Amino acid sequence: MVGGGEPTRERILFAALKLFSEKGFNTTSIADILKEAGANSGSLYHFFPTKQDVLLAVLEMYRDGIYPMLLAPAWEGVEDPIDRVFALLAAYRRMLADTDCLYGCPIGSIALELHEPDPPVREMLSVNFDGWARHVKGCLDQARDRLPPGTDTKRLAIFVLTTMEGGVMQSRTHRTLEAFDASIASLRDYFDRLVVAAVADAQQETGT
Amino acid sequence: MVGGGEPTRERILFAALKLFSEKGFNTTSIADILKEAGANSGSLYHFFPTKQDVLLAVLEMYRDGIYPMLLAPAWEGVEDPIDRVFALLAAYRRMLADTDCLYGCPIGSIALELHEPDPPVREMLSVNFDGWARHVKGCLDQARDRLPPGTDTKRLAIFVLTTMEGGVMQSRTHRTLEAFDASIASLRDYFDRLVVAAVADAQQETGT
DNA sequence: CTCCCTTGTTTGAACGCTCAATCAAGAGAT
DNA sequence: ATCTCTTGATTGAGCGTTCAAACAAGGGAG
Repeated sequence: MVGGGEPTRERILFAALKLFSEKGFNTTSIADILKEAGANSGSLYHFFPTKQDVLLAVLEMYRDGIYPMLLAPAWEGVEDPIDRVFALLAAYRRMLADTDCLYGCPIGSIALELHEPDPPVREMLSVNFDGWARHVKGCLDQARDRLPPGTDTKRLAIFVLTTMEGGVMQSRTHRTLEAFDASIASLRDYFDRLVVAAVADAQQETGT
Repeated sequence: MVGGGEPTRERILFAALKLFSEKGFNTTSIADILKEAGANSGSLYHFFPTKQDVLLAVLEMYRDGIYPMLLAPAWEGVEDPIDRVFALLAAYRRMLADTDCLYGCPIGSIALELHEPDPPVREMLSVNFDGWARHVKGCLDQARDRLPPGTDTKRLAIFVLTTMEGGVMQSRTHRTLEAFDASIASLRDYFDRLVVAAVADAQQETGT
């Protein structure tokens, strides 16, 4: 049960967010949400026309929460932009570790669960992925002078997201952090090589 | 049952494999499978005690089919072990492209759909991931002399799988190949840098 | 202060439908 | 005659959704 002080609509949304993350969308029944939120079906359908609209509202909430609830805490005390990228990945690692590799990224889970062409939901998932990648791209742009000249920071940001999602997927399946750690370590190695190459290029430009 | 078309059990398995890949496990009903396979519910339950056992059998079939149905065709005419890694990724790209980014890797889809602690199924998914990564590791081990000394090929193989799964996930969500291509391009760049570094190390060892 | 009417919210039983799973009966081959 | 496999109607639970009824709070009017 979620706290009873909050208005019903919010209680339902938080309950749904929690359950969708834990059990997925299809396997979470309306009854599950109602029990978790301490509400009745009529209340839910007073605020949301269908179950899908609950999902949409949850995704909106998640989109708006990326910065304040995820990035801000992960980046507290971390100034270096490249370190920030890996601090973000470390935050996901912590989530995995704290839940015995049960849940990693809710967006990823829901993304692969939706197979039907469900335009509004897919759109919302796209927006969530894009927001995440855009924040990472922001870091990379700040570190542009430490990356090889002409580095495609958008492409690299997508690659970071790819590494996170792929690593989470495998770690959840194996119920071990090994795959996630292996992926992040490889990504770190890649970044180290990019930074070294950038330095080498700079030296060459000014004449060794 | 001696001659004639495929036996019922196989028809059911192929139908289930197809539908699980297209629509996912939870959203595929027994009735869907029966219609696709042209069978009756009694027949299905004659061979498989529960729906979950159908899934397990499908995953077994998939595990056994990785080499003959995926790797062998992808590697035909490709001898270089590193090229083979990217030929495999190109095969997935083709699958995505041919289906308008609708389905990529069935294992990944099912892996994120299963949230409950479902030991036998998770075990089978683990085995599938491991088999895939082991084949990639085989390639990398063959190319060991072209990679930096001390390269952890298992870790790198996991990273390749991570890149594939993460890229597929995003491309399916955006219904665009961009994220997949961006991920593979980044991985390619990483490999190029590894190979260059290996050459540099070798030169240094023999004294430039 | 009291009465009525309105507006927004909550209640929980009920509905129609789909689902996974069952079962008794029968077909076909050996 | 036996064993394997098939048929398809049937079961009962659970699903998303609906609905009429109740409730709480407020604002004018008397």
